[in-house]
This record gives sequence, structure tokens and C-alpha cells, in this order.
Amino acid sequence: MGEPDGARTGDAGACHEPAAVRGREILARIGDKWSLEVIALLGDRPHRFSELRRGIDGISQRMLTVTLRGLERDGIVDRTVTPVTPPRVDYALTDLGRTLLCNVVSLFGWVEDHLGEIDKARLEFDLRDAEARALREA
Amino acid sequence: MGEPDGARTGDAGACHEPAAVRGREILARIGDKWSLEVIALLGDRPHRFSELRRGIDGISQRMLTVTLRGLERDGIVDRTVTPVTPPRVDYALTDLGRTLLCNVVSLFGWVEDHLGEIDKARLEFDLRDAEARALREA
DNA sequence: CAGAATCCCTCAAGATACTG
DNA sequence: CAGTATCTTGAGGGATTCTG
Repeated sequence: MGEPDGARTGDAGACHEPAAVRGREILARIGDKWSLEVIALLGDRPHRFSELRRGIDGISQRMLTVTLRGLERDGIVDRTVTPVTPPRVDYALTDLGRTLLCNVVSLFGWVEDHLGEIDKARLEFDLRDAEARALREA
Repeated sequence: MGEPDGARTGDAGACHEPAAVRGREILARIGDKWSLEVIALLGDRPHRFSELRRGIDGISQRMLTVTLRGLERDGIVDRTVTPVTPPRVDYALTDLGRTLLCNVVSLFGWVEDHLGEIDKARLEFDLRDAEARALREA
């Protein structure tokens, strides 16, 4: 940590990148391993840190913290500290976060609607692939 | 290579995973570094391999191949080989790919509409963060 | 309870070289 | 031209430890 340099996650002052890049950046955030589950839970109601931890199977406290920080930084979630002992921290979706959730939900709708096709495509691909592979070794 | 086992990219026969996991899986695919740009280009019109390579700045031929294979496996893009010398391979969106493109476009719309808010949130976050950091060292 | 700091390891991206 | 086969590197993520 020698240099408390500006750049945070590698996107520094990326404010003037082409829209496609910014778009991918956002998609990458919500497409990462945990963000979506956090957003989904918070879409229901606000949660405390430990509630999220229990609610998301397999997440480490480190990754929960990292994920929440990223979402907070992007203005997707709101963090409220209540200075009591032991400390209490609540997380909730911001207005921005809620509008994002809407889009994500509709994308999920697409996924549900087409899961069958996707699985079918994979099966066929893997089959063709296995055939080709078998031929090469013959 | 030793075991030509079933599993391909680590999702094996993931057909019965919870919807949330499948959704994240798809988001992760389209949120990866190159898929979106490929889909965007193909949304315009079919492209040859080398056209895509030239059209996507900074992609290596390996990553283009890997990306295309993933999209093909999921039934998003269609691969057509014309057996001539030198070989000619064309890629195009499938019907499934086109419906996905629609959703992606609307998600991009959201990003464009809220880029300002996101950037503002980041600026404020980084500022608060820097303040807190400065205080700790005092 | 909620997190910060640290270490470590895996896996995917990238560069490079070779081939049908 | 359109790939495949290796190798190296680096970021993402897990386990553990320490603290206000």
C-alpha cells in the first residue's frame, strides 16, 4: 500500500471512455460472482451485513465486503452505520439500484424463457465436439 | 487433456442449478471482456473471423476464438465453415442471439441514462474514502 | 458485529509459435 | 485464413488473523 494512488479498481478516471466500454464495465460488475445475489436480496428488503452473509451461500466475509464496497461506490447500494456496540450496519438498494434491478430482472426473464434453448444448444455442441474429437483420434 | 471428461468450462451438466445461478452464468458470459463487442458487431451483420479480429480493438486471436466458441456453444452465434482454400468461416447471430441482443441493448440504455449518476457516486465515494484515509494517518 | 490486512492459490487472459 | 497448442502472468477470490 505504499502509494495511496488515485486508481481504485483499475478504472481510475474512466469517465470519458466509449459507451461500450462503460457498458461492459457495469455488466462486468453485476456479472461478477456475487453482486447479483446481493442485489437480489436487497431488492427484497434492506439487510444487515450478517444477514447477507447468511443469506448468500458460500460467500466469504471478505468477498461480501469487497462486493458491497463496489456496489456502494457505484451508487447501487446504500450503507448505513449505526454506531452502537456491537456495531450495526445496514445495506439497502438506492433508487439507482432499484432501477438497475428492474433491468436485471427482465434480463433474468429472458434467461428463464430461453434456458431450454441454451441447454439444448450446449448439448448439441458438446455432442458434435465429442464426435469430432473421436474422429481425430481414429 | 488426460481425461476427456464431460465438463467443459466448469459448468458441467449444470442444467438443474437454481435459476439465479444460471442467470449469473449468462450475465457472466455477456459481461466478460469480449462477448459484448462480438455480439454488437454481429448484430449489425454477419462477419468473418478476420473481420471480427480487425473490428475489435485489442483482442487476440486466441480470445476471439475462445469467445466465439463460448457463444456458439450457448447457441448465441452460428458458425458456418466454407471449405475452400484458404478456409472461410462466417459468424452470425442466431435467432436466440438476436433476442439476447435486444435485452442487452436495453441494459445499455440504462447504463447510458445513468452514467452521470454512477460517475457522481464514484467521485463522492472516493472523496469520502480519501478523507477517512487522511484522518486515520493524522 | 463488521470489517481491514495479509497470505496464498487457482484459473483465465495474453503473447507466442505452429498447422491444415 | 482460421484456427490449435503451450507458456507465462495477473487478477479474483478463499482462508486466516487482527481490531474498533
